[in-house]
Amino acid sequence: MDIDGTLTRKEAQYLTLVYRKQVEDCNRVTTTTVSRVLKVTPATVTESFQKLAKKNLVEYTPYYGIKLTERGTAEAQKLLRRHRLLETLFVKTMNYPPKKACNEASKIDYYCSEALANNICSTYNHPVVCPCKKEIYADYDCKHLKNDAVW
Amino acid sequence: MDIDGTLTRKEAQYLTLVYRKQVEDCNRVTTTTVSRVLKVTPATVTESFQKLAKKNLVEYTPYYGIKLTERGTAEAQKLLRRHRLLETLFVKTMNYPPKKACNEASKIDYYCSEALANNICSTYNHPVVCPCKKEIYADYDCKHLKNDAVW
DNA sequence: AAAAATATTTGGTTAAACCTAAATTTTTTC
DNA sequence: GAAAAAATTTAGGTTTAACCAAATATTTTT
Repeated sequence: MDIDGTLTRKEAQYLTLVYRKQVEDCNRVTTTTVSRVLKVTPATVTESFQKLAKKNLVEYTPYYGIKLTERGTAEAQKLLRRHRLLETLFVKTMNYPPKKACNEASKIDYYCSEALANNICSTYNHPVVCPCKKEIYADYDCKHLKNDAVW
Repeated sequence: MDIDGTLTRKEAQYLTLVYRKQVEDCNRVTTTTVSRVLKVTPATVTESFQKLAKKNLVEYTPYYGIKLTERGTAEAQKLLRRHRLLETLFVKTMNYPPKKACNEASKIDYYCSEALANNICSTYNHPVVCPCKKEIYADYDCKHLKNDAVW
């Protein structure tokens, strides 16, 4: 309905999965691949791709494939940034092993606000990688502007 | 359907609201009160009370009122414990003001695991109150047993 | 080019969370 | 204590998300 509306949790999950496979792992993203990872039928994946396309996050050509748009890429990076900053928080404050930190982060990353992510980021001096060494995408506002999210 | 099934996010919200009004504030909980706080119609509140009753979390007598069961009380305390431990984490690590910490915690508390709550609890030496001085309900396992959630 | 594999479309289901309007029960007021 | 007002519940919806199976369409392999 709303062309550029916000993402649901599942849509966010599909989007970041596509991003990681496509951009970080340089693999082709097929309907079947995604359906196996998320344990849903291929039909469900197709439906999800269509929804992401309607929101201008991917370009979707039936039978051919899916490609992230600029907005889709930015959105995925934002989501992964939040995830990886949460991992960082858990490791730094409570000595979580990276894998456990990742599991915990996965449960809440979608619900975590940008402001919280930025505050974690500032607190730990804008880390460039998460505990498992994956990139934490820089956020201009967080790095360069005064962080007044807290006060 | 499932009599003792898990809570949805909204159900958790209704339950903790009832708990706070009834147990912490010693107020009578009416359909209208809840409907005003959550900005839904009274009919929706009734429906929610019925669902909580089906899951044995409250005793619900139509037109008369609602009363938390032992299970309902325990469940509400668990949820509030998680919320307040998250608040604690944000204040201790990032110097959040309590009110902001509360807002952030509200977004994620339902999705946060028991294990994470326990780890925060252990890390900060089992605090008995949250930053806004509300009770953090004790958890026997967390306080007395060796905490092996991390390793 | 036929068969096999992959992907999409069609036409559903289920569950959560809400609503309005009508009916019921309780409470208030005269 | 009966009538009116207020509160609550019931009945009968809607919407949206997320899934599915079966049929159809397309692409790839043999």
